[in-house]
Amino acid sequence: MTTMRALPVLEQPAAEACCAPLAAEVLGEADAVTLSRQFAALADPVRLRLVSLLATAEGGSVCACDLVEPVGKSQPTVSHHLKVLVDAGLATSEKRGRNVWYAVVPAALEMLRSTLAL
Amino acid sequence: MTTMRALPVLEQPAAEACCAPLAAEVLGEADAVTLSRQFAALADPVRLRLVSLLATAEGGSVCACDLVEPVGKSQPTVSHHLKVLVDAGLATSEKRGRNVWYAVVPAALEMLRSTLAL
DNA sequence: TCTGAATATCGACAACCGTCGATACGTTTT
DNA sequence: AAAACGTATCGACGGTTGTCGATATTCAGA
Repeated sequence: MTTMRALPVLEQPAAEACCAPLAAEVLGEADAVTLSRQFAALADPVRLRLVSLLATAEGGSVCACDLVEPVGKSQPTVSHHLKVLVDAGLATSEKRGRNVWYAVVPAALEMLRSTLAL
Repeated sequence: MTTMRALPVLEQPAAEACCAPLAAEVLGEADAVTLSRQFAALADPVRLRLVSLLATAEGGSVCACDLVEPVGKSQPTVSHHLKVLVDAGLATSEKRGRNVWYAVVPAALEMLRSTLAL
């Protein structure tokens, strides 16, 4: 019997549509907080490299075990950064066997991208 | 006697071209640091609103005196955030009379935007 | 030259963040 | 059942960041 997984997948706190381009109208207080959280997730060299590793991966997803060495940090640290990315809605995680596979959320990056439009 | 100031204007550290899209190739260590600094400048609600205020301004630039009230923080705090934006290369400052006018650097935002391309 | 206004800097404080080693948890393999 | 593996969590430490009040600095106008 294959282990039924009808996971609620742990709330999807982010990935909301958020806001218009910064140049379109003055950003409201609430939207500013939401947006800043997403940018904060990208405001670290390790996380940027992780996103890049995920984004360039064949098949779109990468085992966490293949992320520790290229990033050059300890396993707990990498795990921490991956969690930050997932919490920010920029990445997703899926458990396969005893590994966890991570992938970027293209829509989230695209959304961030749109806010920087002039 | 007026105290001579022939300041070197404090280096212009940022605004460099930096890097290819995150999805194009794996981001190098050095580029990751550079990029993360720019995103860090956007990783604060107050600074995002400042950028938005600058970007939506008629004429493209705004007097610092007109930024304090809309942002709802103290004058020193706003001054601090503006400095962060300038240091990151996302904004410029120009002194006119006894005021200082700030403006966004479109090329910098556009560059950041390009790194998020899929 | 003095006064007032606009901006930046300083010093301090609390909160947050990145990092690691140790450890706990869950899964596969033997 | 036990051992081994992959991942997440915990606790701690040092460094950074946002914020403010007080103060310094620069300039315009009287």
